[in-house]
Amino acid sequence: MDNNYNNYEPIYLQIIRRICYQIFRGEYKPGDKLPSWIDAGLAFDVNHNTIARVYQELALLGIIETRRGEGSFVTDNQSRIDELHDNMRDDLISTMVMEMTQMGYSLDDINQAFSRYIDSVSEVSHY
Amino acid sequence: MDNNYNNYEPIYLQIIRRICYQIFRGEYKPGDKLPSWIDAGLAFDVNHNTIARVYQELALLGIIETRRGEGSFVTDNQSRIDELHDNMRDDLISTMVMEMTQMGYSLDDINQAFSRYIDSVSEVSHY
Amino acid sequence: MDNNYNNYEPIYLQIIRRICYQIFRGEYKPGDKLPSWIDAGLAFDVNHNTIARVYQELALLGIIETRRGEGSFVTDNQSRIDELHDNMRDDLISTMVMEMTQMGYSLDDINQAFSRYIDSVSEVSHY
Amino acid sequence: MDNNYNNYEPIYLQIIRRICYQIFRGEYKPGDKLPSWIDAGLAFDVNHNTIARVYQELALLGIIETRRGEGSFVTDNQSRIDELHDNMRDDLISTMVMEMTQMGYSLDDINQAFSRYIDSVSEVSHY
DNA sequence: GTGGTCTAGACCACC
DNA sequence: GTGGTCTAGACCACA
Repeated sequence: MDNNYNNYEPIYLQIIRRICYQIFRGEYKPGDKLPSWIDAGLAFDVNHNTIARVYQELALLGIIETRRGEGSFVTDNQSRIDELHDNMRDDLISTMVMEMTQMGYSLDDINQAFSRYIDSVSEVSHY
Repeated sequence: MDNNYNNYEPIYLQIIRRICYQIFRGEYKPGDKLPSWIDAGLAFDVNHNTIARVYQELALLGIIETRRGEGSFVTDNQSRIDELHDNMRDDLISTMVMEMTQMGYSLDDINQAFSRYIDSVSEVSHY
Repeated sequence: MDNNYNNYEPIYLQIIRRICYQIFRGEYKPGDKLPSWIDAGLAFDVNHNTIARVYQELALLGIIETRRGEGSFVTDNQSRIDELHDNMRDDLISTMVMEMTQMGYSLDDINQAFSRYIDSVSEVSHY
Repeated sequence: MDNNYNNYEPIYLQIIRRICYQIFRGEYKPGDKLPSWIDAGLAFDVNHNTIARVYQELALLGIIETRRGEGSFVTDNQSRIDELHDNMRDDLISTMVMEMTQMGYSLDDINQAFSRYIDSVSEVSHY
């Protein structure tokens, strides 16, 4: 696992996002048990208390459930996962568009810049 | 001016971005004098020391110049402004795409989601 | 049976209360045999060791008796049951009043709020 | 300040309630600055990190606002305070009634027991 | 000086 | 062995 953390954002938020993404990508499926605090701490190279906070917030988001003495588990509620997935996606897009609008770009400008970027990335991935 | 600051990002960074955007949008033109620390502090509803830090970082970015005893001025170097403008735009797009990729979306998915969003926003703005 | 447990209180305490209430309500009568650890574990959807602890504490309260090799039985001592019943009732009331007092409510306030609540519930139950 | 903590409930929850009650009682008024982590830690006789958690949850409840580098303040939103006050009061009452119902008491029984309790307390306070 | 994060380590309750 | 709380102390970013 790649444990390079961005300095401008608290580590626990970065870990939260990573775990969400793992769930979104299906690496953890509904009902799966997550690693214990200790194990996750080792895997993410942080103190177990940091994991405690991460799991607490993930439980608050409703994407995991935590059962005393048993462990933490991905929620069985697939629709909650999908909802979060969609929300995060939409947030990313709308935030980007909003920022670019405030920068002075028109929707057309944004569209073009985005298409150019997608094209350039697609090309690369063809090799 | 809307002075609601996001809690998860240092205020000074948020102000830096706002001022950059004002310059990008042409509200401040090359050579224009920026408000004093005091005035900007009032306008942004923050301590003037925070503005001091903001101006310092903006100077470091090369988008403003601070002259002792005179004040702070938008750089005359339009190409530097354009360069920053482009960098910020590209960062926004590439960050968004990278995040969505990690969420498990393919380039196609991203493209579609983006198009849908642009369409929905365009519609609204027609009324 | 409704097996949703409150996260802020140990499950075994919640089960203890439920079983006490069943006895108070007469669903289990003095002398009745309680389900085995295994069966109760299935019914309450918890590990049978948790039931073991529950029965142990209930025995300590004197509301059940556990006889090795035979099982657990509701006490024959009806007055002990009544005593517990009264104690729990009084605890509930006095705790509530104490908390509300600390919130700044006078006895009159509490009385009114309580009456309003009882009235609103009574109305509903008439339909 | 009385710093006897109940063993059956996490200290931070007990402190949360105490501070809420102080606000409800008007000891802290809207806009008032709360003590710093350090000072509150000394006052409540706990580590400052425990206070950090307390303030975080109070902020989440919307009853206080926390400003980086400045401090924590009681919300200006009096209606939010009132709302919480009412909710907590109603929760106390409805929980009590619900529990007593599950114990097998009728609404009438509850009403009588409550009246008796109020009467006994009122008498005492007359001396 | 304030809030915010993180660590290291301890102890406990629960399962 | 797991989650949950708490401590003590450190460092940083912010105002």
